[in-house]
Amino acid sequence: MYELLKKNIEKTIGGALSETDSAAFLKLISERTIDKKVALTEEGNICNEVYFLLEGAAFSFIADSKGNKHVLQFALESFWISDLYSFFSGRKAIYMIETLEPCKLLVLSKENFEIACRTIPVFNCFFRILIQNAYVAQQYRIAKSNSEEAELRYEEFSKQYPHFIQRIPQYLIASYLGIKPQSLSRIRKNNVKRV
Amino acid sequence: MYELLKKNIEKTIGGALSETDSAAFLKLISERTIDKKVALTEEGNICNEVYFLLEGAAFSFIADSKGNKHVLQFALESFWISDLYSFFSGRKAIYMIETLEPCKLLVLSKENFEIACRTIPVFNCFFRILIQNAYVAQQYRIAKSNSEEAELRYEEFSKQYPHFIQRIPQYLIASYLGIKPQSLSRIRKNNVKRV
DNA sequence: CGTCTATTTGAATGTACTCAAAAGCGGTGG
DNA sequence: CCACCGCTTTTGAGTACATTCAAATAGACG
Repeated sequence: MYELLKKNIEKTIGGALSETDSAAFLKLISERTIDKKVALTEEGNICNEVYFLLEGAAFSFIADSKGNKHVLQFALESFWISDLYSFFSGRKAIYMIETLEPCKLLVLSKENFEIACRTIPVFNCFFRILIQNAYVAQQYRIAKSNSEEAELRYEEFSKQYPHFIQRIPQYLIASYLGIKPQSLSRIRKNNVKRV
Repeated sequence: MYELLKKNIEKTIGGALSETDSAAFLKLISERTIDKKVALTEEGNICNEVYFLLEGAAFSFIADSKGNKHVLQFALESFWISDLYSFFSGRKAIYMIETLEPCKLLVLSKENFEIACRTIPVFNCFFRILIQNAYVAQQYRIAKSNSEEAELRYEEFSKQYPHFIQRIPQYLIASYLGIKPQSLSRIRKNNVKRV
């Protein structure tokens, strides 16, 4: 079993993962190695995989009517990432996922996801909690983006995800925060002065 | 069985609900009638109930450091509403829920939620889909709020939720959209002119 | 009717945006 | 190894949208 994955699961379910369950799940996932700047999913296709990052960095985004990209999620080692809209609904993907660095990742197909949920009770539980947490985190993000100014949002972001700041280009962080790269640059400039 | 609830469940799971399951679930929920402008949950308490609205209207919000309220969700008949952060994590509520009209609602306690998930498979499935959908909708909201201007967001909102426009005070809709009531008033004024 | 709350309107301000250009940085090929 | 190219970040100036502060109007409710 992948140590990183095991830790992630045990942390999420708040308990130990048995050897049996571990082995059963292992049969359902596969490993994949990908270059940087490669699209894991394409807009318009159906996304029927979820990914767990063992190494590297990736992000998901949506393109608006004017062709601008808007970042939804970043992922580093030990993060799950997918277009859950497409994955769950079976409809065409509206989000895209792209690698930022060369990645080693685990792939769980929708088919195997459903097998896991059905045949390994602890995984049914695991995925429910995973999405519950994601939901809650997202709600918090909405609340913040409606209440705080960009500067505060950036400060919070950099406190909460210091690793992101170091490995992810600034223009993508700006997009995640809902501002333009120029604006983020100015915010950073002001912060440095003040410190 | 409550007709509204039955429809909601069947629509969500995409199939019929058996009499047995229906009856089993019915035992786990209770009905409650509440006046308007009453808090269903209080910040700081633990929220261990989810609500299904049979009648009336309610909304959830979070208060920021300056005491401003920021709306997260509206609910009318046939909507589920709760502070899922607190409900799932068991930690103190950071959101509050308040009624806008006199409400008749169904209450599912956390205890009974877990019983339902454990003993009625279809409800395990139902709640998973419910939160999946909520997650996906939220993600879309984030993408929109980062990409579109307030005017467009309001237009989309009023198309998607025409009932909300009619029954929910404007200052709360403004808050949901992440703008001030004055700004929404001006946006509406411009729209009228243009039509 | 009077009070309280919500909405509208005006004027001044501020934050983030656009457009434009320069500087910085990394990778590639000569 | 350095020159060049493309991409990212920074900086400047002017603009646009939403905010703040303030006050007037409109609605709801007892």
